[in-house]
Amino acid sequence: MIIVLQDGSEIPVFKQIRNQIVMGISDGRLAPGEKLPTVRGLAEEIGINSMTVNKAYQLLKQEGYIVTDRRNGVRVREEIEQTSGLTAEAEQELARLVSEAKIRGMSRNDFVALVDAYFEKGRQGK
Amino acid sequence: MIIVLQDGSEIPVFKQIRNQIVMGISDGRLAPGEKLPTVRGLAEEIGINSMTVNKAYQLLKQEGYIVTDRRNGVRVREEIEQTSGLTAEAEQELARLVSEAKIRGMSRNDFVALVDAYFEKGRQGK
Amino acid sequence: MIIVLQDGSEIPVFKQIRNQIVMGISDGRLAPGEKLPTVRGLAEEIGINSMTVNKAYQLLKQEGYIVTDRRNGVRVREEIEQTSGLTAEAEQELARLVSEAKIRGMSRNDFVALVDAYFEKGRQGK
Amino acid sequence: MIIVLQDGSEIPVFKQIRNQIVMGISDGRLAPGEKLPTVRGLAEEIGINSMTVNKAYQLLKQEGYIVTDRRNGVRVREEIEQTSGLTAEAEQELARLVSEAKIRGMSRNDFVALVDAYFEKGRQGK
DNA sequence: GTGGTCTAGACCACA
DNA sequence: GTGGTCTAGACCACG
Repeated sequence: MIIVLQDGSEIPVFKQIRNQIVMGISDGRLAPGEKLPTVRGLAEEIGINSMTVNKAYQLLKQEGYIVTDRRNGVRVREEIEQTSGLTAEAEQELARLVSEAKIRGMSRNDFVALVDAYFEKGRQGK
Repeated sequence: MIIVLQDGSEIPVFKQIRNQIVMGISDGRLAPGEKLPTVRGLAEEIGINSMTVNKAYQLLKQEGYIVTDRRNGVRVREEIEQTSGLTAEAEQELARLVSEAKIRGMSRNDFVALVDAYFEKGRQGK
Repeated sequence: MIIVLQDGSEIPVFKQIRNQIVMGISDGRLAPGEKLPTVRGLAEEIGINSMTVNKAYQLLKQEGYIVTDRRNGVRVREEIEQTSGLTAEAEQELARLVSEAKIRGMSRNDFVALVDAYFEKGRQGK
Repeated sequence: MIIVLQDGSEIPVFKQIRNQIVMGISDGRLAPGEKLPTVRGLAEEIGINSMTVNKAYQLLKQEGYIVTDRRNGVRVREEIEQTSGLTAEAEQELARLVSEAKIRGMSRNDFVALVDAYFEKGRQGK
C-alpha cells in the first residue's frame, strides 16, 4: 500500500499516515494480520523523519488497529474490537459535517449517497 | 445561543466557536439575519480574549456564513450560498469517518441512522 | 442617480458613496454642473447617518470632483482638472491588479478587453 | 526580496505584505517553490510583530499563493490555480480606476500603455 | 526551530 | 460602541 502525503495540508504528517492506514484496513487493501513496513522503511519510502512514522504507529497501536509482533514486525490486528459505534469525537465530527452539508443546501439523499459510496469502497462482488 | 468550549480539546478555540456557530445556523438556533454577540461581548461571556473571537468571526465571514458591519455588528448572512455539495476537505473527512465506522463493525444502516438524526435536528413538524 | 450600498462590504460606506458618484460622473450619468442631492436628502434616501454622506461629499470636494454652490447646493464641477494621469495611489492599485491578473493566468488581451469595456461605458454612439 | 512598508498608509500592514508578495510572485522575483522568510525572521527584518506577518501569510495561504509547512517553513506554491480571470472584487476596483482615469482626462491608450508596462514587468527577453 | 494559537491591553476608523 | 489592527510576549505541537 502506498502512502501519499499532501504537501501543505493542515493535517499533521503522523495523522495523515494514521488515517491512510486506517482507510487501507477499512477497505481491505490491508488484510488482518498483514505485515506493515518497518518504521525506518516507511520513513525512507516517503522521505520523512522516522520519529513521525513511529508516532503514527504508536497511535494506531493505542487505538487497537495494529499490533507490534514479537519478531519486531508491525502487523494489522487480526481481531479489531467491534464496538459497533463511533467514538464520541467521531460523532461530533459527523454532526459538524452534516451541519455543513445542510447549510450549503445539500440534501439528505445526496449526503447518504456519498456515505454509501464510501461504505461500498473496497467491497468486492456486492 | 450559548457557546461551550471544551477544555483540553485538540481543536483550537477559534475553530470551536466557528463550528458551534455553523451548527447553530444549520439547525435553526441562529436565524438568517440574526445578530450575533459582539466580539468583546462574546469574549467576555466565554472568558477568552477578544482577538480569538475576532478570528472565529473572520473565518465565518470568509466562509460566507456571516457578515460583519460597523453599523450593525455581526449578523448571520441572509442568503448563504447554496453549493449543494461538501468541500473536498469535508468529503475527505467523511471518507475517514466511514472508514472508522466500518473498521469498528458499524453497519451502513446504523451510520445512516446517525446521519438522519443529525439531518433532522432543528427541524420542527414539516 | 441611485446609490446602492453593499451590505457586508469591506469598503466603508462613505467611500462607497464617493466611488459611485465618481463612476457616475465618469460614465455621464452625472453631467457637469448637475445638482447632487442634499446631504440630508441622500442620507435619508439610503438610510444612513448624514455625517457619513457629509464625509463622502467632503472627500469629493477635496478631490475636485464637486463644488458646493453658494445657494447651498452641491453640484458636479464644471471643469474637472485634466491631469491626464492617475494618482500615484491609483497607479499602485493598478499595478497590483495587473499582478493578480497575471498570477491567475489572465492574458494581457483579456485584461485590456476588460479595460476597454469599462472605458466604453456610458459612451454613446461610438 | 525586500518588503518595504509605507508609513502612514491606509492599507493595513498585513495587507501591504500580502500585496508585495503577490507582486513579487507575479513578476518573477519570487519563483514557484521558493522559500519565503520565516514568520519571525520577516517580522524582525521589517520591524513589526510576528503576529502581523503570520496574518499576511495566512491570507496568502488561504488565497492559494503559498503553502506553509512545519517542515519546510513557508514556500511559494508550485502550481497556483489558473482561473484566467479577476475576482469580482478586483473587477470592481478596475472599473473604479478606469472611471478615475477617464474623469481626469486620461486616454484609453495611455491607460493601456500603463497596463502593458505592468504586464511586461519581470519578463525578460522572450 | 517552525508555524499556530492565545492573551492582555492598546489604538484607530467608522458610524 | 463596533469591528479591525497591532504589539509584546508566551506556550504548544510538530518535525
